[in-house]
Amino acid sequence: MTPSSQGKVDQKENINIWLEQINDQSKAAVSIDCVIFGYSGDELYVLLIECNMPPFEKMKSLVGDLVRNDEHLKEGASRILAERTGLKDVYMEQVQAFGIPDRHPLGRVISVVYFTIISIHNYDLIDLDQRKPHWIAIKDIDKLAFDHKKILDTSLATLRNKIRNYPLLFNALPKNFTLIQLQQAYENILGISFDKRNFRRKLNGMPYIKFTNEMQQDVSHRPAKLYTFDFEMYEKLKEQGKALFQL
Amino acid sequence: MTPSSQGKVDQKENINIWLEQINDQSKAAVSIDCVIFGYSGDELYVLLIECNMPPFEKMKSLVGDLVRNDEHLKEGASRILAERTGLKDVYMEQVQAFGIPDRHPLGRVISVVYFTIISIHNYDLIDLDQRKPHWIAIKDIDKLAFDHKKILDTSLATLRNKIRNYPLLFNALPKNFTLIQLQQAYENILGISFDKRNFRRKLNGMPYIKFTNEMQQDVSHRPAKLYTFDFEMYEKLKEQGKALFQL
DNA sequence: TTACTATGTGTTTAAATGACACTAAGATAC
DNA sequence: GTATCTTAGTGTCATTTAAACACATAGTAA
Repeated sequence: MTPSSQGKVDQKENINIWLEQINDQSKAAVSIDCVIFGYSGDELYVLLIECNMPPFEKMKSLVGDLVRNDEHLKEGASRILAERTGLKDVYMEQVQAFGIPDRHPLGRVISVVYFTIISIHNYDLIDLDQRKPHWIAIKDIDKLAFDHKKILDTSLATLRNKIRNYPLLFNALPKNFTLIQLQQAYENILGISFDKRNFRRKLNGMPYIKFTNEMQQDVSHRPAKLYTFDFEMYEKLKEQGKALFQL
Repeated sequence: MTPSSQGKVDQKENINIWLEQINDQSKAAVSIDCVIFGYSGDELYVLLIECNMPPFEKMKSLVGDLVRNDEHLKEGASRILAERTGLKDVYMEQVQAFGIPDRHPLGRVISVVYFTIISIHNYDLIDLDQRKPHWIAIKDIDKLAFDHKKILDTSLATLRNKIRNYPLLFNALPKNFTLIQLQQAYENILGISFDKRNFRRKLNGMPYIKFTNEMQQDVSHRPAKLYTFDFEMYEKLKEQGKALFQL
């Protein structure tokens, strides 16, 4: 019997029902899964680990673990990512919670999913718990443990949506980048192509994308200009309602 | 000790750790909160109930309850909404999960939040469990029980974002509506105003917004044309990538 | 028939977008 | 040192979209 099917109950009784429920049937394990997209300069990857739980022993899974009782979900995501892969200081955003009842073989586990995108060159993976964290190209993934393929698909849609409206992708590029690197990153991740001149016209119109006065080095052709994204300036303009990033 | 701090463990041991954890410290109560926005024709409301849990006895809260062990989150949202308010057949979408550790006085409760917007005239509220469900104007809310004010604010941002990109708001209008009703709904909810002629030009350009051949009745002035939103046509065009709803 | 009230309509200007092809700068090979 | 190779970088025109703006219209009520 649930509190909501009780009819009129006095307050103390109601709380007792709550307490009983919280201690009993309505408790669920809560896990966090991190969908860490990695960009290499020409392809989109996602960070996976080996799954060691039947019946998924030979499959790969997202980076996840149970959340602790006393931690914020976002902090849990950071902790779990660090414990399993050595990645630190990675800013993640929540995608959503996934909770179909049979998604986990050991019982009900509700998963709260966080995602981000980083450059695979800026971070070293450390196998802290023998789960072999590694980057796998998105295009090579067709099955994952649990419902992680569905989680990945949803997160990828979220990623694609976000990078068109927020300057998220700059975290996945070198600090100084060329406009062609930037264009290709968008093209590779969105799966569409942009007109070079129109793309550059739009980006050059954004004051927070700044030429660094430096040029590409060690290339056997005309070196490209290096630009950088001024996050501070962007945030300031955005507060004033004067910066709308759109691609 | 968590699985991730174990170092090399064999598979069976690993699973035992998981089982132990799932049965012990890492279980949390999971609740669902429904943010049901209601539009009256001139103002935005949200559906609240009386909170009967200390220390929030005299405050109002969102419509929520604990999720059951065997139900999908979305189905749980529908069940809880129906049990507490009598509302049925209300399509909701997930906002996100909220999980700061001290958000609930009885211990850790992670809340998965769903939202929608409906017309307050299309539904009758039934007080099935003495929690007095009722509509409160958004502008009159400054405090709510638990962290529900924060949840409401986040959900309102999600609502405002969604209605500009998806035809969600038509669910909150009469089946047949005038363009002025539609424009005012957008203005009231977004808090901005649109130019009447530009707004109508844009809406008239959407083939799935159809004139019904009917006119407003019983008004003491020139009657307005009644339009309807053809969801079927919209979905069909959208599949073909040929319908982008944007306001 | 006059007044009242909310509905409905078009044009002009500016800004953003889309399409499109050649020159420029440096490295390398001869 | 000249020619060749490779990728970087640039401008214009046509089209579409957005913004600004004021008066005639259809019905009701006096």
